[in-house]
Amino acid sequence: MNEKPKTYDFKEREEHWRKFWEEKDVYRFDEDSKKPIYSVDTPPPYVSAEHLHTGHIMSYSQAEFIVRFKRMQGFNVYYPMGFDDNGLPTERFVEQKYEIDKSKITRKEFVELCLKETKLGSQNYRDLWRSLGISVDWSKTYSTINKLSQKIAQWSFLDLYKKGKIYKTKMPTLWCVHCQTAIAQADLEAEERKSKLNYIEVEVENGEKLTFATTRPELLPACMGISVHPDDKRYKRLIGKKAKLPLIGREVLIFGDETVDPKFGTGAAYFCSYGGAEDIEWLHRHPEVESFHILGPNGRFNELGGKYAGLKVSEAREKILADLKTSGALVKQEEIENVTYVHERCGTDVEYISTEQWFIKIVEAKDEFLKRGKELNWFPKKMYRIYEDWVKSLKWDWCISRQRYYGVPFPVWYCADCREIILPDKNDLPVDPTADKPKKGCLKCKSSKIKPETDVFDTWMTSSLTPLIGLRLVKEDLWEKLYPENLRPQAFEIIRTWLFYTVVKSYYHFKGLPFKDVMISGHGLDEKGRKISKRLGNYIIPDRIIEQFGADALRYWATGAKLGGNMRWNEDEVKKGKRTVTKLWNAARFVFDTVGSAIPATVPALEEADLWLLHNLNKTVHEATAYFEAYEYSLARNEIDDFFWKIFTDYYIEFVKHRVYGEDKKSKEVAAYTLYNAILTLVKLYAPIMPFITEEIYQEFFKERSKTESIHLSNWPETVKEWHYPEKKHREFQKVLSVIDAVRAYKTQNGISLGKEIEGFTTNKKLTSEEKEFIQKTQRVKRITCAK
RNA sequence: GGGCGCUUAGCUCAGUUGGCUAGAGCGACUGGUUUACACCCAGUAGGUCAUAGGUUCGAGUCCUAUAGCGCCCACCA
Repeated sequence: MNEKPKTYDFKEREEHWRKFWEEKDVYRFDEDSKKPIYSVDTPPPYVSAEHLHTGHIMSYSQAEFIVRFKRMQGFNVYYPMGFDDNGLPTERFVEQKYEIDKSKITRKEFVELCLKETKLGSQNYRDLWRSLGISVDWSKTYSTINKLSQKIAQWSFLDLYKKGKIYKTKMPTLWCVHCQTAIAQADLEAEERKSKLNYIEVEVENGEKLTFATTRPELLPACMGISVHPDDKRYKRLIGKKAKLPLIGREVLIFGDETVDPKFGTGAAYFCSYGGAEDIEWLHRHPEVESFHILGPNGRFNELGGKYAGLKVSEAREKILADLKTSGALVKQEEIENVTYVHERCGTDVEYISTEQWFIKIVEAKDEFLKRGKELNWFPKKMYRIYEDWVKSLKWDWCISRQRYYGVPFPVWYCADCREIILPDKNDLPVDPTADKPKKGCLKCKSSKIKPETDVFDTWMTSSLTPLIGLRLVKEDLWEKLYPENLRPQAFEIIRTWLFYTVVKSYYHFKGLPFKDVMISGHGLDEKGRKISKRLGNYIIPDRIIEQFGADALRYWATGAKLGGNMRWNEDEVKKGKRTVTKLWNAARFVFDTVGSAIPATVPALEEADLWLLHNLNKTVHEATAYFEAYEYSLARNEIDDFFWKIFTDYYIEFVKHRVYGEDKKSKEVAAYTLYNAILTLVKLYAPIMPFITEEIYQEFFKERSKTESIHLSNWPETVKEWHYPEKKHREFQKVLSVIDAVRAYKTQNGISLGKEIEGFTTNKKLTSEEKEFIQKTQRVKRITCAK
């Protein structure tokens, strides 16, 4: 036997096992295996270096507990890793980091910076996942900007275009004036704000005055008309008449419109191009109104804004309100709470600007998406509600074009002469239309004058294809087996984006589901229960924690919240994890130092205490397995902890010490059998949660008797028939335990060390002579007496 | 405005189909060098399970209202 180290140096040992797993390729997906496959659609994290915090640790660990469990259950686990690096999040990150002035940098230079940051960022993640012990197959990685992802995203575009699910049109769309791009409904965030409701008076052609109320007075120059409810007695007679706008002087018509709520404000509303969705709808209902737009893509009023041209929205608001006040048209202002939509990436107020964009039809198929969503297995179940609410509230088709640089380009050219759309052959993908030329010119007019589409895809256009991208990393005959995938783990905030869009794609491309089970994790919160955010600066740096307590300890913390629940940061829980690591190590060492060479190969005749222990072990295995199956890793951990701390170490190890150090060879052998199996099973049960210490113990003590290279490739424990202990006997043993507790309490309360032998102890429980003997030996009491 | 969730010991949280004399860890206090472990062990104190009703032989657990907190959703300009 080689000499065993006295203490477990987690820093040195964890690094040792990281290297070991890499060298032995323990987590490699075996493409030739006959075992059943378990595939995971791993969330590709956004690459931006400052972002890593304990929230990420929590959600990735939680998914990984399940993955490791499945691997030990005998599945051929496919667990790739992606990095989401294209799109706005990265652009914003780069802009901020380098304080970029977009007018002073070329598109090419900018993209190069993005690529550089992307590389740095993904390396950061990689390092963190590695130190955490995330068991992905690192030979199966992708990034959402790489060639493969571009190819699949562009293929998706072509396929959906062919199927009539994609269209291009000019219409008012959600627009971010800061990022200067169109965005999608899913990119919106609602913000409740206090603002002012402004009452503005106009002059009607018959000489009457009419007052309407608005929160967006700055759009006055773009007012297209005023509406009142057609049955509103106060205003009925004004319908069809003209009103003169203050400051502007232009005349607009007064309409009857049932959507106007007579109870809000004055019961009269003005409609502009565009203050919001209701304005757009209003204009749809009134095609006779010739609309024009005063807001440019940069968020400033254009020349149609008259004297307000060149002003930003907020500046114009102030100016116009001041002018209205001076002119007397602003008759009243009142405080109001309303909801404003901002772009979730930058917090800028969203505007509606009429531009030409590409869309995927999603509104028309809401019912289908609801049905598909219901077919998924949601863990926890209630998360389906978020999906359902979202799909039901869909109002706009998915705008997939972004007027940005760093993204997957549209595989589209236009004929400069006849404006026909020219698409590449799918075998030529990926293409960059700004650099590549279509093989043939325009098929319609034969012109060879070509203009490229310069927009790039919304980042979700690519991310929604991760199940497809993932399977392309393995050989082709496995593709069918990997789709749909078994598991999609993800956070709840991106149900409306990542999850929903993936379902959309899968349905439109294949009429199927992209995965079977969905595992939704909650938020990581700071120790005060607040969301972790840049603004609060309340990040906990995972590297520091791993350095200080070890990866196992940090992972242990991640078991603390039930699936889907938010979890506070709590360093005490990490410490508890570390204590568990130490305790496991010591318990294992005890077993092997004392009985390591005395373990019988077959099941011996078990004594009462052994049966009691093994029976409890059976129960623990049974329950922990069921919990893991149900994605309830936290309840599984509770079960395992209880068994380990309370039953195994606090009682059983104390029970067998006299046997282990005693002369009775037979009895020692039976104890050895029990201890060996208990430790081996425990270590396996803990393996998904704490892969390092369990590997250490496995390699140190069990490797010789086992053929598998790593504990993580060994079999998940099962219950053992021979360990069954009738419930009645189990109850009798509880009686013995209660006497033991009484002895312990007696000693403690009298300041006597538990190790010191006492002369006698009297109990009112009835005990057999074997039971008495057991208590006497294990608790160091010379004589137990039963009171009448 | 609609929906969902939470409210259990000083703190962080378990409590699965109603049976608990309500649990754990941390913290507090007391005692202890048990031939694994002081990163430990034993013990003590501490809760009318947010509030008010109801169903039931029995409710932390089910129902109804109320309050506080959190989240998701929502075009009332």
